[in-house]
Amino acid sequence: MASQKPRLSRELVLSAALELVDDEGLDALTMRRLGQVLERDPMSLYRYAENRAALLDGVSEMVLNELAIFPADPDWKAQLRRIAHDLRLLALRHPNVIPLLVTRPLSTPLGMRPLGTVRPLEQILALLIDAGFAPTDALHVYRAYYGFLYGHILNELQEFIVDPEENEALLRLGLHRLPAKDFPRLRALAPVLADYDGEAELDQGITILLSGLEAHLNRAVAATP
Amino acid sequence: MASQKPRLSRELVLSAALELVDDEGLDALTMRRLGQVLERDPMSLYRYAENRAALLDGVSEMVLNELAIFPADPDWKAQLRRIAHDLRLLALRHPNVIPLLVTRPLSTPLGMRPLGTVRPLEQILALLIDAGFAPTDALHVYRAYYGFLYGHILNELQEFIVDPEENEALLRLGLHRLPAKDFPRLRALAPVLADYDGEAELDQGITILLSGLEAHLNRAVAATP
DNA sequence: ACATTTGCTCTACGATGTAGACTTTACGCG
DNA sequence: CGCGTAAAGTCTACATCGTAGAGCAAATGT
Repeated sequence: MASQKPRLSRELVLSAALELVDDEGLDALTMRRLGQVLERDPMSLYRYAENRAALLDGVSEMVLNELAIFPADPDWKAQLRRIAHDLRLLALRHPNVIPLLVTRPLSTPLGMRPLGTVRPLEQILALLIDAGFAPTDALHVYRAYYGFLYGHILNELQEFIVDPEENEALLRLGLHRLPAKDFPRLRALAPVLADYDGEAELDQGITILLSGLEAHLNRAVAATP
Repeated sequence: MASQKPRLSRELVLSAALELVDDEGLDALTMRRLGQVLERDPMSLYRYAENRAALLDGVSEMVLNELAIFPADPDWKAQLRRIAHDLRLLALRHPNVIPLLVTRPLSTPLGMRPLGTVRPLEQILALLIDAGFAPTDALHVYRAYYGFLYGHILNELQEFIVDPEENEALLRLGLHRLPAKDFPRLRALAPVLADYDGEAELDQGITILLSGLEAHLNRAVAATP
């Protein structure tokens, strides 16, 4: 017990919160529990986050900050591909935070979100606009890209919730509970479901998406000589 | 006050719950509040849902049941397109339920989800397999399709959270709060952000996706004569 | 050395989910 | 009809949660 209460700070609070969420899930993040982890009175936390909701926002912001984006990269396709893989890894590293990432924007207007969660949007717009997309098109491209990415991540995370101890596919996914009569195809696909390769699937999807987008770009450039 | 306490039932409870969520958001759905709406003691609800989590599951199941799927339709592309638009409308009708739809599967193994929420998966697999896709490919197609769909819905819902009274784009989205220095492109795109046409965007995306998938199908069929 | 800001704690309150024992109502069968 | 059993609904109670408000302690500026 060397630590003699080393003065709190926003970063300290948030990273303790993140650790708690990573280790024990979202529900474990209560003011009291977090206070206990930091060996402080729960009330002290309110210096660093207005309320619990703000704390959650802080956690998602902190996680999103792990994502590096280089808007100046001239090779926008490579950059988008790399970001996609990075975001995927980030999701696998912090699966319990994903619900926050996906859910909180639904109840917060763009302009009121923590800046850190809006920055990726701005940076990707910059990347695309610098690459030659008209601003409006850049926005459409961003939407297609992020939509696909988030969709993929949600898909993939749904398959890693059960402990990997169990390696019978039917059991691991709990598929044996489904009435065989009503869900024949699903049950038949158990083995395929079980060895889902998220990375490969993401990469293929990105390839298709990027080639589609590039075609779009070339068409646009050709139209405005 | 004609209603003389007409005997509870699961459907009654769930639809009251759904109404509450639609009208006042997820947080308004507490056992006590729901009991009050139904003019019953909160404890009576436990006859029809094991706990609050199960009640949430029931609500998402009920919402997903509004989605009609015809797995026997020979025109699988038309069917997938229609489902996509239907799901979008469903999301706009029940925006407060979407967090549930997206989030709960992340903490529930496939086989333990309410049957109603797994059925769409089974039915779309049926649709695709009957259309000629190999089961494994059907699964991949499903993932691409649903991933895209959910991604789009999340994207679109993020832009309807503010009251449509306000029609200055900068204000409506709260963009004026973003430092102009750090978010130039985003702010410049305010008007474009403001008149986002979700239906058109979805339809274009679906078109692209479907043509890609069809190409895939033709290739596969050609390979196995 | 003192005043003032800042960090932190204590106490308290209302709201929530739900366990367990109870009462009331509905229903089948003689 | 009546009566016993099961189902539906209620009551009370408790642990836990977020957070308001008043106060105490430590750091900081002058």
